[in-house]
Amino acid sequence: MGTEHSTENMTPEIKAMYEVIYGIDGKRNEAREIQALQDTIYVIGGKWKLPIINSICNGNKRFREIERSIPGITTRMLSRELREMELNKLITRTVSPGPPVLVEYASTEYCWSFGRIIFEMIKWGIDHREKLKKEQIV
Amino acid sequence: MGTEHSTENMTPEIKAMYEVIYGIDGKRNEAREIQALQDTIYVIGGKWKLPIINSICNGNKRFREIERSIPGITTRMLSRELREMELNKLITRTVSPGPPVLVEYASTEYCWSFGRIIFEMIKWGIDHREKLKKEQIV
DNA sequence: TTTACTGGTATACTCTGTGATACTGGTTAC
DNA sequence: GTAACCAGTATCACAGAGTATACCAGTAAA
Repeated sequence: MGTEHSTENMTPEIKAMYEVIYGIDGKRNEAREIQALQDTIYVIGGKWKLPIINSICNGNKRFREIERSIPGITTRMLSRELREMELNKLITRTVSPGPPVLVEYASTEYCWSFGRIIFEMIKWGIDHREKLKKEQIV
Repeated sequence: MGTEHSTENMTPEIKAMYEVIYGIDGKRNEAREIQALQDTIYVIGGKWKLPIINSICNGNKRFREIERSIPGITTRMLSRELREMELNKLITRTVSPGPPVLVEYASTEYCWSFGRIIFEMIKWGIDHREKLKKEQIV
């Protein structure tokens, strides 16, 4: 094993994707890829960050609104994650002094950089369910 | 909030992506999207599954080979995850009776279905590092 | 003979992400 | 007046993800 990938077992589709990163003749670097992957997992790891990002990017602004849009999340987890994501500049939190006091969350540009990852994961999830459904019929 | 998304704050690029799922005039369904996202997170959640999939899909076959390719993983975690992934048909495990006994892991077709997700995450990680580097210079 | 490789297992431990439940202070609707 | 909404906080508790370290049987090279 070296640091270069074999491309023999890659589908043409996947092969074409990696040319985006490396160029057509660019050699892939396994160590760098694994590190990038681990970086990303570190940032968006856990059960809730991506669902929350998706919810806010889709226009949900209010705490309870976001909470209701994500099945299974508790107020505690949502509160914690929102605070952390605000620190990391993923979202903004705006309080308009009432009464009644209103809090609004909004996505930053940085937050949108996860759009493609989220999209691919949604797509995988939908395909996965359809696959299971078909297998049950057969 | 309804079940339909506002598309006003989507970039044209992201908008175009979702047409892949819904068709040009198809209405998006937030609940379904969140569920799909949570399904996917459930399957590939944790620190190690995606790095392992990536390693095997890149042609690493031997236990120690995979282990060395993933910084920070322990034999115990790798062993556990490999067993689970074999049960879930993500990989195959072939023992060729020696001596010496050789074990080879290989990716299944199902395993490759995560290719796009992994690619987008690698891309995000690389972009992220470059962004940090630039900010340090400035 | 010693070292180092292979493919793991065993044991013990930490730790934190996550869950369950309750509660607060204020506002608004019935 | 009481019920329900808002935006959370406080406490307690736990499973299980993940870590650390040692160890095993077998093979092979120096």
